[in-house]
Amino acid sequence: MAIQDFSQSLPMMLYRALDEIMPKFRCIFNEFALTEQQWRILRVLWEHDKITLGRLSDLTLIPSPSLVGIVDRLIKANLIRRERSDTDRRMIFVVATEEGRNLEAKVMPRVNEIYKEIKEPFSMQQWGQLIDGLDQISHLNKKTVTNEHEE
Amino acid sequence: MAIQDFSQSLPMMLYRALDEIMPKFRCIFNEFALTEQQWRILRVLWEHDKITLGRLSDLTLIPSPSLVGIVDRLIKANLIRRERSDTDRRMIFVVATEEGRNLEAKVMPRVNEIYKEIKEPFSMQQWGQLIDGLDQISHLNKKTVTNEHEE
DNA sequence: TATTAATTGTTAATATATTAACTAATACAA
DNA sequence: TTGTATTAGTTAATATATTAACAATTAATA
Repeated sequence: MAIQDFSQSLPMMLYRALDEIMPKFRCIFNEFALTEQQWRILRVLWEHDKITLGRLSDLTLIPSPSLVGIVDRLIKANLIRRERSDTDRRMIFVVATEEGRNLEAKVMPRVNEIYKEIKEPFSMQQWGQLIDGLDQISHLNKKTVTNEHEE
Repeated sequence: MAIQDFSQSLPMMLYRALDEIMPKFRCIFNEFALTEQQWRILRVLWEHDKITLGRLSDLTLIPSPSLVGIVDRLIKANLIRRERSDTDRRMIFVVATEEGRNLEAKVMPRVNEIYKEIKEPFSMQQWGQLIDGLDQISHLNKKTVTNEHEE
């Protein structure tokens, strides 16, 4: 049980991994005048064509107070719009505009290249172990989950 | 090669892992009126009793423009101080005050508890694979490194 | 040695994170 | 039905991240 080296602590390892890979993605986002968070929201809207702010917050991991402003800016950019629910007037749905939907075909191929580039040096087994480990971390306070990762 | 699910993408897995574990730590930091970034700086200063801002930025992963303000606030809290280098007047050293050094004994035990709690459900092999995977990610554009992780 | 280039920090502008408090709408129970 | 609790979203205050531009200093070179 050696003295815990800060740079080898799990949080710093996670942050360092993100620091390594995210600039590659942000580079692409910037070409389309998107921030990383704006990208996340669009990315989710391409999979769910109507979603409440609460669920959007869960799926993007963007805290709801931040979401307010980010959504405002995406609306100003004409990429999404708000829609208040009729059945429960507390809820607000977010929907991608046509312009927002059109971005998918332009951005996703570029992003997928990066995914591939990152994954390439890993063996399939290594990658699976990494993903499983991360998944276990993010379910620490929940039940133990058996995670199948499809390729 | 299934359709890439956003929530299973590496970036989101990393963010989710951090979202799971960091609140546990921040809880402790708050008790000592520290932010996470302030904590990181102190943590590094406990391992290096004198360090330049540039190197501090590298070790804490805090971008230098952010570092300026964070260091200011730590100085105001009387936990660290600045010291301009005599040999190269561009460089600025940061040093922990006695009050700053004294925090280590109070905070570290609490933090180590959390580390232990996080690590506990993992087998030693699982943990090693996770750390190795993360290390490989954060060295993608560098040489391939063989990483020994001491326990 | 005078110029140019590189390094170290800083400032500025904008976007996002964190925490707490707050509003409006709905659910619920006495 | 009234009072209370809960839920969904927002606002506010402060701290940090991102990107670009900038100042001061030192290094490199013609």
